[in-house]
Amino acid sequence: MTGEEEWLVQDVMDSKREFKRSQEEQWEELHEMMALSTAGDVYVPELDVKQEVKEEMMEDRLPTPTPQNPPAPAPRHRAPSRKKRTKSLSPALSSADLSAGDLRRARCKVEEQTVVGGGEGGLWGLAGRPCDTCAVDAARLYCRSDGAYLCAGCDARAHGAGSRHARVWLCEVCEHAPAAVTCRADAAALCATCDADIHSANPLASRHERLPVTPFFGALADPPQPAPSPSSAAATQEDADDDGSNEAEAASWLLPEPGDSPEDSTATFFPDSDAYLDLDFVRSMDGIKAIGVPVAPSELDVAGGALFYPEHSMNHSMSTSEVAVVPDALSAGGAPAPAPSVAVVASKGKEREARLMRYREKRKNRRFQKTIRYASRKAYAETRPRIKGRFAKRTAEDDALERDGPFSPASSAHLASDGDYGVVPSF
DNA sequence: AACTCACTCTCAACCACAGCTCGAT
DNA sequence: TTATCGAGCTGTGGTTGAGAGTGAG
Repeated sequence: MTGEEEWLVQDVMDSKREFKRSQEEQWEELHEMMALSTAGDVYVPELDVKQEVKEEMMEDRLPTPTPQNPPAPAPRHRAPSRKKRTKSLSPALSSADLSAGDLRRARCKVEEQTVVGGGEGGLWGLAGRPCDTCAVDAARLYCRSDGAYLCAGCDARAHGAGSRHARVWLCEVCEHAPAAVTCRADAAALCATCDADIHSANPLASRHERLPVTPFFGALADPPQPAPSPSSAAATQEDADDDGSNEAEAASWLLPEPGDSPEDSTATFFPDSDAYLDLDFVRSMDGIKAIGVPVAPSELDVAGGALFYPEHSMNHSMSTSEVAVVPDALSAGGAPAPAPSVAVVASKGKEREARLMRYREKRKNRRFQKTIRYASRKAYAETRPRIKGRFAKRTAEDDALERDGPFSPASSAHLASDGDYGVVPSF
């Protein structure tokens, strides 16, 4: 095997592990999405279609995490005997399966999670910056000329159609800083800090194409939209006569197309296999129209106890920035609120907000590389004797073999005594 | 169209044990 | 309050084989 072949084999193996891990993580994320959906924070139309599946998963999902009822990790599934594998949607989780140790570890993890909210990311999930003028509504944009954060209403009063003040939208993730770049893949305008945080989270995210945000003038413009990249623009232009092999178009699918059929969206919740599962996940979330986030009172229609955005619906980006809120361009221009599936449910308390924040943090910090938490255990596992891949008891001969090497007298005697066994090199 | 068969692909389960956590003393 | 002990549990990787998937007949 040449060096190049070895490299290719290694690359395939790495990709396989990474893919497997990403699938596991996406199940976790799906569980959390389901939890948020049930809580009313996220509306997932596909889950209505797959009601049976949803119910099954909701039976399995973790209890609502609270300090008194922490989220317990999935117990190791140990069948009493080797059971035939079935394509289960998720490992069954129930409190009955949780050992005392599981609960102990869960407590530790809760404590870890409480630490995560600090630093720059601590802004995530918090209410947006208040308008500098009225101090009532949440600021939606930043006027560079005035150096002020303004809500839509105050901006409309301060900046008419002929205004020459350059304004930019606030970062859609932290809602505290002016957007510096727009990411096409995330369909979001991000401040420098969030951009750095999000797009350094994993190699896939780092490939997202970002462009400097362009300020707008005059009357209130449409909410931020991902700037069309030159490559994607070319792809769009060639769509009519292209057979789909265009590289630019291939790159452009990083952003889910809004016209994806519901069938596609549903299917992506249960993909058989896709090396770009993360993007499938993005696509699957295309139908999610809104989440509950702290919003300005003036934008809320509190009739009926539910809170709705009267003028504009909210799309949301689900790539690396997870549940970022992106105003829907289609409805921002004064068009009536679109799909009846749009549902915005306000957060009902700090507990839910905390869950949202944990979810966001988890997505933000996720890594697709296999992480070895205990290098010492890995070292032991690699040196441990095996029989058909399974760990075997370490014998005195094994110790001698490891201590003295394969050509020591002890190991030679051991090999000689095991006449039935040959030495099979492993690679 | 429905079924069978052969083949390939996928991945949960299995194993031992160092080291970690936590309650009891 | 601190230290020690022991029980219980986790995490680690290569291999296996049942079941899923697929294509041909």
